[in-house]
Amino acid sequence: MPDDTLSHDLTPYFSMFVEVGIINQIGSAFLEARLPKGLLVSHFGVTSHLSRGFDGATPLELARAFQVAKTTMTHTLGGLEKHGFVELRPNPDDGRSKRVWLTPAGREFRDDAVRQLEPLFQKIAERFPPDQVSAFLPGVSEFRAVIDQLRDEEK
Amino acid sequence: MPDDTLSHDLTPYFSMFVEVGIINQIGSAFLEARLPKGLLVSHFGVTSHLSRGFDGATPLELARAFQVAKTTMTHTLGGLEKHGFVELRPNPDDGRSKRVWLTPAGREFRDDAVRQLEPLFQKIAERFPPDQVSAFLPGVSEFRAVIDQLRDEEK
DNA sequence: TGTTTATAGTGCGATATCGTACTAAATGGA
DNA sequence: TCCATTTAGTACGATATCGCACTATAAACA
Repeated sequence: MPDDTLSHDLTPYFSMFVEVGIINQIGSAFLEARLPKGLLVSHFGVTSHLSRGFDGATPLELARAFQVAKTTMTHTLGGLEKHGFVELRPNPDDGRSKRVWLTPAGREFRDDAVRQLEPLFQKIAERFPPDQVSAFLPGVSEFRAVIDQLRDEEK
Repeated sequence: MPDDTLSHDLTPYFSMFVEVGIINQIGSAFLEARLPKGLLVSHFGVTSHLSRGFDGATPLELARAFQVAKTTMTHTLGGLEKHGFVELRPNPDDGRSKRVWLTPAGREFRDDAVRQLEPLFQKIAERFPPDQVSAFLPGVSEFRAVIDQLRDEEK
């Protein structure tokens, strides 16, 4: 009997998803409390993603990156546009599509938010140093990559 | 200069929260796709929590456990009650409060959902074995505990 | 004991997110 | 080239979540 037909103890997956759910809630609350009124984690997430080498991404690419419905991304981008943080221009490669570009104001919004978080992260660092996070981060990333792949396969 | 005044590289925290956000989205989608129509991750989360030794918790305790607003928990419990999955009874120890009790139907809903997830988790196990999750899970839990504590201290 | 303050739960309005359905453009095949 | 199918984005309605305000009860305390 080959290894991969052995039954596994699946409880670690349950525990992992539970922990992740709580960390996500806490992290979102931390961030949102430090954003200007009316701006949300989703807005920060998009500007941050664009600023990290994905400027000019399409709305659909952004929706996939964050694993949200494309209608949700339309809504989020609308908010960012209203604040002047992104510009949507036609996609020259595809008439159905658009490309999202970060404005200077958008970059500033993102950088400000990062700065606002730093004191909190310093506090975390006193109790849970960053290299301890670095120790398990590759594993967590790999896990994310695997389930990301599986999700795509589920169509 | 003592260690804890040294400046740290905080990027692992950012990366961690980003990964956690995506894992949470994917995990929620996985679960929700396997729940009966009209029932959500929040409903599963509460029944699962109750069944794991917290039966009789108060709504506020549940809101804190999941880090959601107490009005959100009121809403979630309303849905569970409508489906007959929980019962809310007065809290004999506190006239302002209630206690939430899982019904047999609620326990079955939870167990069914777990069963529906098993094939998927087996698939994950083929590509990312559970003991690899177990390897970093304690670190992740500890991280969660630390930020949980910090959140409480933020008032 | 009476009064002030804090806490548990809910009603309500605002909005973020999602699923469905639609339009327009691209793609693939006859 | 024409038509069927797929894909990108959006409009719309449903609902999950949140913040604020309110009521009832408990706790603190003069």
